[in-house]
Amino acid sequence: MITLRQIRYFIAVAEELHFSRAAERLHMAQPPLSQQIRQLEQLLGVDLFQRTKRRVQLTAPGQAFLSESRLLLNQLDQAVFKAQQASLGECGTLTIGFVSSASYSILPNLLKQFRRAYPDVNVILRELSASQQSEAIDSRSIDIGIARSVIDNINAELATTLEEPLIVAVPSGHRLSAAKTVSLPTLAGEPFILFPRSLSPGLYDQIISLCRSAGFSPKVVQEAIQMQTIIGLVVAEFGVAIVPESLQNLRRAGVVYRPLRGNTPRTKIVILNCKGEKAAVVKNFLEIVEAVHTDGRMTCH
Amino acid sequence: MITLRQIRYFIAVAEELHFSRAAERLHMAQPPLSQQIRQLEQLLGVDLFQRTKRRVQLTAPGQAFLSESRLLLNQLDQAVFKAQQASLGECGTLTIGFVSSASYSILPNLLKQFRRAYPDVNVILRELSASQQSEAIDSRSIDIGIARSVIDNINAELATTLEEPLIVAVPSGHRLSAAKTVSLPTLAGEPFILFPRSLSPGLYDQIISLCRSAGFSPKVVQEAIQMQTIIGLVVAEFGVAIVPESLQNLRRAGVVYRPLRGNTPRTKIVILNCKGEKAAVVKNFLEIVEAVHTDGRMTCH
DNA sequence: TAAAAATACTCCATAGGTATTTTAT
DNA sequence: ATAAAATACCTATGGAGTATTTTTA
Repeated sequence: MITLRQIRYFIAVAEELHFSRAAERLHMAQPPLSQQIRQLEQLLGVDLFQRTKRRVQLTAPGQAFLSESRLLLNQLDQAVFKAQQASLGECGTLTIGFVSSASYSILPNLLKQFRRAYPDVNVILRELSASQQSEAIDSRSIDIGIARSVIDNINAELATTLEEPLIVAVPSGHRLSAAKTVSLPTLAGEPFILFPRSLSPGLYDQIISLCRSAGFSPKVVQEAIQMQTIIGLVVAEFGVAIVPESLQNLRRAGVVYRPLRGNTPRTKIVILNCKGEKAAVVKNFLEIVEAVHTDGRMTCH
Repeated sequence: MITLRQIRYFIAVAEELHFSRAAERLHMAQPPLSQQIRQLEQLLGVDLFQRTKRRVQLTAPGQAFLSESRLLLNQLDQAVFKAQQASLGECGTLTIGFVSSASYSILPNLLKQFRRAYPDVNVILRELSASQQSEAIDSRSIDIGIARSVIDNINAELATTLEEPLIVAVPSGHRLSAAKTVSLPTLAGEPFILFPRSLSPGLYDQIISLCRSAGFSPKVVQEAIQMQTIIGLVVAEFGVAIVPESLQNLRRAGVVYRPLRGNTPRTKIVILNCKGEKAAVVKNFLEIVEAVHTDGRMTCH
């Protein structure tokens, strides 16, 4: 069986065209070098050198083998380099699942920062509900999840990255759009548009209990699974919606956003990843999350 | 130092994702396989496998290393293949020196046959005089020479490949062009165009002695180093020329070729190559020469 | 508890060293 | 006669085997 050592020895002899000098360069004695080359020639079934007239010369097959051997060593270096780069998280693939509301808040900035730091990582994005993300973490079909509910999954590790106030989205002509802020009790009797609870239990339950504590039960007239749809329904005057503050980034004619008055409840975005995960790409992404998080706080204060 | 064995072992484990099964496939025990993989991981400074939860999985760097390792083994196969192909003379380079007159006789057919048999060999052609070819053989700057003189060179090996009669080239309007054949004595007094003796002593001396034996000494009016030029001078009515029969392939208005009458002298084309040469490309070329030679004889009869 | 990988050790194949011979100039 | 490669022989590293322990589901 051919060995890399034989290849390295061969290249040395081919470059020196002198067994003794090549042996010196390889920090070894000449006889074992001759042996290894002979062995290589036998394995190939081909004479690589012409050992005549007091000088060593490459044969035609020797020349062919030399150039291919150089490519071989390059390929080896390449293999080592790629593995090490991957272990630093400098290349490879990162699959991220996210709830639609995240794409109006933290996701764009996160992706921007991550892409800047690790341009060679291939990022795959999948819009998934919180529960789908939980399953996807279990089956390893995503590396990172971005959701709003605190998911109960023994395989997952959670980290809160963004807290933001809830605000109200009302149609432009609505009576509440006149006020600068909205108090919760004034929403009693208003038709509400919500996520289906199954898709986002965290946010759903938070809004319901919020209304309860203000002394009423919200009248849910419509459910929608995408943030765009919810806002679309508000524009169509189906009702009002309580949404994360970052939804203001989704500007649209026919809808206005108003802060809630008083002790405003906050919603959290959580990042989940597989417990005990040690892939460097994931670690690197979590570091970026952390950096953006503290950075975001700083700019808030 | 990384070894090819470690690479092969790694691929087996990466494909089986099971050390014991991989060991079985490699016809070896499991412990040394584990050791070799560990060693490889240490050399790379990278974890290739995740040995947790009762099952072995590739890490991200492991995946990167796997695909690069496959390329590495491909490259090894390629190197072996190229060397063996070269040893069969199926690829590589063949440099041929030839005298200009050869390009009207045997050379085109030789090249055609050789190209057909060995399409991957890169043929380099150099027009050289016989003496230049002799030097080029010494310095190994050509592999094959094609000349008309029997060159005295201890480093070279000679083989005659083509004998052809000499004929006379005369201007179209010339008195001799009327006859179907030309007898040598009728050329006495005619102005002659010849190669310089220095470039082609074989042919030169042959023509001179031919005239002597016919009872006259040729009156050389012009020397020219290329066959085209000689014929051009005949067209320009500078004189007549005695040339190899194959020159008839160089048809041109203003010149006619006439056979010599009687016991026609013949000129030889010799192939020369470096004595003791054992490069397969050269051997293969000489085989083609031999084949074309015997073939040519057969078609003559 | 069972299955699989890691560890501990032993052995031997072979890479590499030293001394010498052969070969070619 | 000399320089360089090949040959002969010896040593020792390290790869592979057997037996055993550790680990996890």
